[in-house]
Amino acid sequence: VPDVPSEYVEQVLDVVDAIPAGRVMTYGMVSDVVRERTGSGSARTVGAVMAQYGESVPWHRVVASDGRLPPGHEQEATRRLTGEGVAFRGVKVALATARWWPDEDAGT
DNA sequence: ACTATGACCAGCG
DNA sequence: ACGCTGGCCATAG
Repeated sequence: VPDVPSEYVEQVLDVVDAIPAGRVMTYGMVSDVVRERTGSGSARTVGAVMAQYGESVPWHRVVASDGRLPPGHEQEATRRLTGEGVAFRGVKVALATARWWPDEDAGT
């Protein structure tokens, strides 16, 4: 971990850290939320940040837009998500039920 | 300043 | 469902 992460990195980690157990967000969704706050970034950039600093947050709760898990960490991610009760459809996460958006915290 | 490289994504065949 | 293409934008050399 670098001495002083850029503001962007902090924002990304902050959003990921807020994802509740048993739910997931896609890189694109995280990107959108962070973009609202910092005005910059993209899904791809979020992926780059996760690859570097993901170890400090629940990285397994961030998946690709089609439910695929992060390359090289499929096994570990599947194990953790399954343990949290996330539903799968084959090797992919069942996004229809697991997808989470920060607004859900506000009310139902 | 420029080029190359990604834990991405939507569109198209 | 699968592979390719073009767009995306911060990082690294």
